[in-house]
Amino acid sequence: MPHDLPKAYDPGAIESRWAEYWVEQQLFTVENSTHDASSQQAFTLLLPPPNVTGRLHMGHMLNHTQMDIMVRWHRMRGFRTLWLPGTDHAGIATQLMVERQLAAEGKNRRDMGREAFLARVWEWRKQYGGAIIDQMKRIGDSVDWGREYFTMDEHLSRAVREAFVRLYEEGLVYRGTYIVNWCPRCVTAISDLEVVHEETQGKLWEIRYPVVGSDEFIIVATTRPETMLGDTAVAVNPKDERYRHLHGKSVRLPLMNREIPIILDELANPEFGTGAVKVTPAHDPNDYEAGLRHKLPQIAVMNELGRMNDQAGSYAGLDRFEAREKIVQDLEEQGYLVGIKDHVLAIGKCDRCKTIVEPRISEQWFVAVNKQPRLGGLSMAQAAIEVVKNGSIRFTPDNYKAIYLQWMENIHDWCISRQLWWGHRIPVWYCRPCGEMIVAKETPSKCPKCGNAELQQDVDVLDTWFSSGLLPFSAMGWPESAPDLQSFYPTSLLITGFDILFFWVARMIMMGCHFMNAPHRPTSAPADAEGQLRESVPFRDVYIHSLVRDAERQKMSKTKGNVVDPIQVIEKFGTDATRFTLAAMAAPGTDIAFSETRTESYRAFANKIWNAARFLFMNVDRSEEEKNWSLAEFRKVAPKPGDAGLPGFSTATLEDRWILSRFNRVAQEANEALEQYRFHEAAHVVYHFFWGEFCDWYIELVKPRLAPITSGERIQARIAFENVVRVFEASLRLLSPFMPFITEEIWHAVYDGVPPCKSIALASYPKPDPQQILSSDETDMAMLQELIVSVRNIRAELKAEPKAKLDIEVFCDEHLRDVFDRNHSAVQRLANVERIVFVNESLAKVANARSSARFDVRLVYEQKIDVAAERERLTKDVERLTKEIAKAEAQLKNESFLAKAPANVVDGLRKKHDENVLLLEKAQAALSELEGK
RNA sequence: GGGCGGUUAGCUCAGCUGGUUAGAGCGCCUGCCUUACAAGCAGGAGGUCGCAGGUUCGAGUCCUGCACUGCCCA
Repeated sequence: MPHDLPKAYDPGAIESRWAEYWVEQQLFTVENSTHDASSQQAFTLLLPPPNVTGRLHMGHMLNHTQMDIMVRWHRMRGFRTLWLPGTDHAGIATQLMVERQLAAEGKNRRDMGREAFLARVWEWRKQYGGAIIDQMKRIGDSVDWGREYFTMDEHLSRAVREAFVRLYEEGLVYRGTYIVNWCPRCVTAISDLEVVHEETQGKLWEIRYPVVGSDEFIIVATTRPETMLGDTAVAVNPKDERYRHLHGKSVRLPLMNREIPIILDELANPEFGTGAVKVTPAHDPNDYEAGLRHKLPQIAVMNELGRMNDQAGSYAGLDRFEAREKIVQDLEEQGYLVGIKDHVLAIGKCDRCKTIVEPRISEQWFVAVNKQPRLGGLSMAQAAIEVVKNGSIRFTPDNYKAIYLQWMENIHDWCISRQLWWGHRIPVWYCRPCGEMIVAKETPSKCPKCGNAELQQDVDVLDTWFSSGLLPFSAMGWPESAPDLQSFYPTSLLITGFDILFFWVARMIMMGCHFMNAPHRPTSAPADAEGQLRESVPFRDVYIHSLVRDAERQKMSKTKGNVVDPIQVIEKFGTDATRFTLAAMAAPGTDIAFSETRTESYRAFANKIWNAARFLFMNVDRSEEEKNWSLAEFRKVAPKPGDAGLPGFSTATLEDRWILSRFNRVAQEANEALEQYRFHEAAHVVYHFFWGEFCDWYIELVKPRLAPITSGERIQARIAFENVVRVFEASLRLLSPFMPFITEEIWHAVYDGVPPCKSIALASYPKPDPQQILSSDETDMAMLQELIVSVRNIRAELKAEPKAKLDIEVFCDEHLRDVFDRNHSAVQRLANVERIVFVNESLAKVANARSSARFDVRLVYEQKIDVAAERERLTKDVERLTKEIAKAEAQLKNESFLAKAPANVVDGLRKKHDENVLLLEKAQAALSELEGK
C-alpha cells in the first residue's frame, strides 16, 4: 500500500486483489500430516454445502459472514482451524436445470437415455457448477480450498454406498410398498419434509352414494372428487348411531357402478360433516392405513404423471384436474351431487416445484429411524434425542432445542429413494432369473444365489439429504480411518438456517451418532458407551442464524421481486461494509431487516478506518523525512503471538493510559461476545471503540504530539508514534474477522510491506491483559471529556463564534484540578479555549455555566444567554432530579431494600443520590439567578 | 388443533442471569469545508418499553391473562 492514499476508500480497488491472494497462497489450508503431533486445539466447521446450481443470496451472505468471523477469530486465537468447503449435487434441482436446458433444445432425458443424460449433467456442472464457489472466493471466505469436495465425488459416493449397506445389514434400511408423497411433475417420491403445506381456499363436494338394496343414500364429502373413482369402501364410525342400521351393507359407487362395502372405522369422525367418509386406499395416506386394516383393494386411478389411468373408466387419459371438473359435472347431471361448500384446506405441494403432491402407492426404500439396530443399541432417533438432551450438542438460540426434540420425538420413517437419475444410485441389484436381491458396496458380477450374471441395478437414486447427512465424516474420509477424521471430528460448530434444521441438521445428528459410534467408528473413541455417544456427534454447537428480510421486513422472494442480491450490495458498498452490516444486525434469534442505509453507514466506517490510516501515514511519512521515527521502529515493538494487551505500551499521558485501558477492555468484550455468538455485540464494541474512542478522542489528543518542534518534543513524538501505531495495528486485528479486506490492506502498509506473517488473518487476535485495565484513568478521562463537551455545549447554546477562542472558569476538587491542569492544552484545542481559570467557589449560580456532579464550568462570554431556553433546560433538569431524588430517598429509607439489596447497589444508589442532591441545588440556584431576567 | 417467537425513539433493531439517568444506526434540528475523513466534525431534540393484573425491597427484564402479529408442525 503506497502511503499517498486516495481520499475516499474504494473497496473495489483492493478486494479482488486480496481475495485472489488468500486463495493463491493457500493460507487457509491446514496441514495434517501424521508427523504433525500438534497439541493445538482444533476448531472445525463444515460449510453447509451450497447447491451446485446455486447463486449466492442474502441468506448465504449472512451465514458465510458469521462462519468466516468465527473461523477467522479462532484461527487468529491459535486454534488449528479447518473450514471445510464443498458443493452439493442437489438431485432434483440439478436434474430440473439440465432437463430445462434439454427442453430448450427440443430433447428430453428419456430419449437420450440414462448414461447420456448423466454425462450431460456432469458437463453442466463443469460449466456452471463453479459459480457459487467463485462467489465464495470473492467474498473472502477463509475456507480450506485444498479440501474442497463435491458430494458426487468418488470417495463420497463410496461413503454413501457404505452407509446404505451397513444400515441395510442392521435392518435399518428396508424396501416396501407404501403410500408416499409423489410429485407428478418431478415424477418422483419425496419425503414428508419436502412437502410444504399451503393453506388454500378450496371446495368440499358432497356426494351421495346409494345404499345397495335400499333407497337410502350415504352422503360423503371430499376435497378431491377425482379420487372417488378409486374408492373401495365408505367408512362410518362404529359409535355413530346414525349409521347403525347400515352396518354390513354396501353402497354403489356412482360413475363406476361398483359395489363397495360400508366399513366401521375410527377414520370416520362423527363430528365432521355427515360422519361418513369415502375410502380411497391408493390415494390417501389415512385411507391407505384404513384399507390395510380392512383388507380393502387398492385401486390406483392415476399414473405417475397425475393423469387418470385405465382404472378410471371413461376418464382415462385426463389430467387429474380436468378429470375433477368432468366428474363433478357428471355427478351433478346424474343427480349424485348434493352440494358444494367453501372449505379452507392445507394443500401439500412439492417443495421444489410447487406442484400439488399426489399420494401414491409405490415401492420405495426407507430408513427405519425408530428401530433398534440388529446388533442392539439405540434407534437412530433415540440417539439423536439423547445427545441433544444430555447437552452433547447445544443449540443457539436454545429455543431450537425444543423445536428439534419435538420433531425428533414424532419422526416417521424416512423415504430415501427418488425416481431420479442424478444422484447416488441405490446399491442394490436384482437377479433377473432368480429374483434375488443383492445389497452390496461394489457392483456384483454374478448372483450369489444362482450364479447368473444377469443383474439389474435398482433404477432409483438416494435422497440428496441421505448423502449430505453423512458429510461431517464422509467429507473427512470416512469410512477409512483418515487422519482428518482423527484430528477434526466431531466438528466444533455448525452455522445454518432454521429451514434445514430437520432436512439436514437432524439427519446429520442421526447419521453421525450412528456411524461415528461403535462399531462403525474407524478411529479411536472412549471405551464406555456414554462417552462413545458423546463423541459420536457431528458437531458440538449449532448456531441457527436468522432470516434476512428486506427493509420492510418482508420475506425475500423471487415472485415478490424484493430479492436483494448480495453481490450488487457488495459492488456498491464493498464486501467489508456488507459483512459488517450483517454482523452488526445479527442478534441471535432475531430476523434481519436488511436495509442499504445501514450498509451505507458501515461503508462510512470503512472509510473512517481508511482515513485514520491516511492520517497516520501522512504523519509517519513526514516524521521519516525528519528522520525522527519510522515504521521500522514499530516493527521492533510489534506484537508477538500470545501477547496479552500491549506489553510495554508507554503510559506517560492520561490519553495513553486511557486508550490502553479501553483497548484491553474492548478486546475482552469482543472476545466474550464472540464466545457466545453475539455477533452484533462484538461488532458494536469494536465499531464504537475504533470510531468513538480511537478516532474521536485518542487521535485528536495525540495529534499535537506527532508534530514536534523542539528536540524534547521529538523524543515525545517517537513515543506518541509508537503508541498510536501500536493501538492502530491492534485495532486492525480486532476488526479483521469482521472486515478482512480493508484490515488486510492497511495492516500490510503498517508493516511497510514487511509483515511478520503472510496475512493479518494469521496474526493474533487481541487478548486482554487485566493489568492494563486502568479504571481510575478511565474515570479521569471521562471527566476531561465531560469538561470539553460541556464547554462545546455552552458555546453552541450561546451561539458563540465557532472560531473565537474564549476563556473558561472551572470549579472542582483538587484531583480534577490536577487532571484538567495537566491536560489543559487538550481542553484549549478541543473546546477552542484561550485560558482556563480555576476558581474556588461554585459557579452554579452564574450565567453561562454548566454543572456536573464533580465540577462547574463557565464560559466567559459577553453574549447574553437565551433566558427562556436556559430556563427551560434548567427546569427540565430540576424536574428530573427531583423525581430521581424522591425515588432514591424512598428507597434508601426502605428497610427491606437496605437489608436485601446487594451492598454495591445500595452504595451506588447512595452515591448517585448525593450527586443528584448536589446537582439539584446547583440547578435551582442557577434557575433562581434567572429570575427577573 | 399443537408448538415456538415478537410488540422498546419517526424507521430498523439491541438491552445477556431483575439493580443507579433504557442504548445504537439511520432519519430529524442547529452550527461548522477546524489541511485524516462532508462517506466528515461539533452540539441537540426524541421513548408513560402493546394492555391489565401479579411476584419482588426493586420489573423493559420473571409469572398470569388479554390484544395484535410472525413462524414451524399436523
